[in-house]
Amino acid sequence: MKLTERRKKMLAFIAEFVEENNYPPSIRDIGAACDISSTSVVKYNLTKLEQYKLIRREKEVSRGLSLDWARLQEEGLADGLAGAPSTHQDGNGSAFSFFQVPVLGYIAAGEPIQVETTDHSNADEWLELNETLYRNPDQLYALRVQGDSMIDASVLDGDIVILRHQERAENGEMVAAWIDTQNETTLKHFFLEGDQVRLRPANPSYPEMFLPAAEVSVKGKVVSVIRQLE
Amino acid sequence: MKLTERRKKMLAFIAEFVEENNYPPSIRDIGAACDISSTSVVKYNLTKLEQYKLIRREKEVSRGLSLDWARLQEEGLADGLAGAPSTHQDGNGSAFSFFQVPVLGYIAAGEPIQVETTDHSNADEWLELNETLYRNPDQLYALRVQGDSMIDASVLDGDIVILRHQERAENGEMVAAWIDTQNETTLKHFFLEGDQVRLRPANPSYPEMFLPAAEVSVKGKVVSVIRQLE
DNA sequence: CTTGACAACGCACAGATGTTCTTGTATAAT
DNA sequence: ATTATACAAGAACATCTGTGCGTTGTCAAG
Repeated sequence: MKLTERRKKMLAFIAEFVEENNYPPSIRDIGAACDISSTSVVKYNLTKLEQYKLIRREKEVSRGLSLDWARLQEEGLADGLAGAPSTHQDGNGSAFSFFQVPVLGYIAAGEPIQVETTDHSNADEWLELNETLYRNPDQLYALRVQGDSMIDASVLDGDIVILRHQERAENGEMVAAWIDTQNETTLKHFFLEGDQVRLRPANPSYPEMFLPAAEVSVKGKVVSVIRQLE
Repeated sequence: MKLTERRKKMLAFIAEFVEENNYPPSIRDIGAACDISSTSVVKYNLTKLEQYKLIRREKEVSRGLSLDWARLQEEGLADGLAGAPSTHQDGNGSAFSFFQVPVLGYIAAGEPIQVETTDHSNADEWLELNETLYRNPDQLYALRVQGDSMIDASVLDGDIVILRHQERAENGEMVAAWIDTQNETTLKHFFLEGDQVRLRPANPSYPEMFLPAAEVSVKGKVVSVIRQLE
């Protein structure tokens, strides 16, 4: 969208003002900041900006205006503005640059343990991550690794693995696999071989598991490993 | 903090109104919502709330008020309120639950490379992390690992290591060590043995380094390892 | 040149909004 | 009983603030 210098300046000022004061500027505030002597000129341009749907305005309400960050970002106008959310924001224009991932519990890297990965309600802990690192954060969840069966893949006991929820996996990927007959989820390398699934630990002292494909369902793929050393 | 029902209701309404409209309510808005017929009563209670530092108010500015989420959370009053930030916020009430750590560049896990860990200005990249995981975030920085000399410590080529800046290290800790004579920083296990420092890689195919303690300075200790698999 | 759309200006006005003053009630302390 | 304090109400006031309208300047199209 093409915007006059003046209107850009107005947007910038509004953003800055809200960032600074937590409430929107009045028409005269804007005028003073943008070297517009007449209130009506401010109103005129505000109306334009509202027509472009870059701002919202409540008639006859003092300071009744707000920026529409979603639109501003669509139009690539959010960059220079103060307090611009990096990617997301809630309905109010408040900036949220992080998201939360539920830590659902422990996952076996030795013996399988029971984990229900689809139920986020009983998450006892939440990890906050940044979306510059991850896409589709709503599909993510985290598990604490228990056991050392993935040690050769450099996943240690106590590490946190972040998984993307998905039902299918490529051969060789590290996945959380639900084993039907045992009511358990385990962390293994995944290989589909005909109608058999091979779940391979990354530690020679643990055995591989061969199971009918029907008895194994992939609960998610490991997309990240985080280790805290202190 | 003990608060009358009326004032709680006012806080709740202000939060809800801001959540809804993106601009604060007027005194009369509040009065209507909280069944207060007189504007002065609203003002009276607002003044009280301001004295408790639960809200901020700009004199003689219409709708010039905002909630102080930090205080509200301190007092345990943020719970029922609309749009409450999950954990932290900056001075303006915007929610920020993360902080940024500079990614200063690459660190050798094979051959040492030059890194100046104290200069944050030339960071080419920033990682955003959450402080529930880390303390003293201002002392943190990150490096991308290059090489596989720490592979036995489960630190792989391409991993990001997060370090806490410190000059001293305990024996056995994984540190970024600056080698004076070579103008280089490297990632190794640290051992002080008399007046000699032993820098041990975690890969048998790389040699240990023995250096006079005077020639080695610790630039930071690894506190976390992050690996992205996709 | 004229015309019309657009941008900009200044001013006056009305409605929106915070402030102040006076009054009244209830409760607790003196 | 008296006083002090917190809470509440209503009305009058001052000012903040958005709106409307007439005017001017620019610029491209007719």
